[in-house]
Amino acid sequence: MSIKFSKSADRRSDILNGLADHVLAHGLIASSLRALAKAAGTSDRMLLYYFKDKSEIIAATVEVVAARMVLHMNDMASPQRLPLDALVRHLAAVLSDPLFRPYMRLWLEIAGMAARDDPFYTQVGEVIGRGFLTWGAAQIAEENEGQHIREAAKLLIMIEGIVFLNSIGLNDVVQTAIGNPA
Amino acid sequence: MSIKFSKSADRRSDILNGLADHVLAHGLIASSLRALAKAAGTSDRMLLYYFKDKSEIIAATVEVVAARMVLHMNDMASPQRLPLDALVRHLAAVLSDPLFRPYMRLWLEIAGMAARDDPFYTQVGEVIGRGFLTWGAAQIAEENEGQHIREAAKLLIMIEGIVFLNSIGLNDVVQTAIGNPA
DNA sequence: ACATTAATGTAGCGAGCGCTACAAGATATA
DNA sequence: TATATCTTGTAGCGCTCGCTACATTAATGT
Repeated sequence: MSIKFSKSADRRSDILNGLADHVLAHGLIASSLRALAKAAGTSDRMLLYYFKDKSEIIAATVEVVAARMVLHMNDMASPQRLPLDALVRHLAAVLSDPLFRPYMRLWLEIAGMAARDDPFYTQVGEVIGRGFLTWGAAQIAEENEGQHIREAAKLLIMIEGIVFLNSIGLNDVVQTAIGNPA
Repeated sequence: MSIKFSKSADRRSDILNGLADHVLAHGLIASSLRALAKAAGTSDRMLLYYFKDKSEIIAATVEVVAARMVLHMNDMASPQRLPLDALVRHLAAVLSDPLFRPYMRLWLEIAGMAARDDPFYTQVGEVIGRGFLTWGAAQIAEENEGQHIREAAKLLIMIEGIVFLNSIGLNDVVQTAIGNPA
């Protein structure tokens, strides 16, 4: 008569996966407790049973999303280190892949909330951003150490700029900038 | 008849200036009708008397903000055209000026809303972004035309990337990338 | 078997949201 | 002065929000 549910820790992580799906698909602004609960197949009441309050729900969900993205990024790392220009082109192509679009949209949404001085999102943004920086640095072919650090920083700037422009519909500008040299 | 019309037009533009102040200071998310009305020294009731609905209020306000920023940008244009690298450094410094921070925060907030497929903010973002592109192109010293277009696009990418990183607290990364060469 | 705790449903509170109905003062026009 | 129109205040509607109180059922330990 009763459906057999997983144990509570499993249940919680099942819920979190549903929350991550929803947030990736619909964004934070569409993530009321009631909407999240429905996406996770539970009730708002139960979300607040498993989590202290909404900010804890969002924090845990963003963590899950970030973990997923790390997996995807490792999947798509180029087999060998590339010079900066080639790497930018490679990453620009990858980030416009449908698989990554939801992450990029969420990423921009987080940055937007960090932009007004929301301390929570500022910190989330900084942690993820520095993760990108480290990951990117490992992809760049450059011997000189000082120059290597500088190029990693430039890479991050350009990647974030590309994400930004794509989100406001200026994909053509991105192509103009990084398309194959004439 | 035209007299009373222009009086109410003045009142409307007074209100719009107050709205622009508020939106720049506190962002769109803190801009409920009641909060906006208070900032403009009127009531929510009157806002909906002068404007059809909230989206019209926001559209008109963003227009005012954009017009103000154009003025500031013209003030701060460098006296002569610069090569790309120098221009990026110049603009990065200018955009972190306290005068421009509110614009950049709002700009990122708009991009964040465009990132989920909000058609209104996507269009606002595209118009403003292309304005930036044109403005930036006029600042770049580069003879070859094809190269000039490409450099303008690169400039826009880097500027938006810098705005992005600044907003999530990665100012140091920006400095690493564009600081004076060692 | 019984007691305890864990898990979940139901219902709703208080606040804020965009927006509107209604009436009344202010002003212009006849 | 009388009337019509422009402008504004008061009040509140219907909704969603995060969150909670209370009750009940399911599982577990003794």
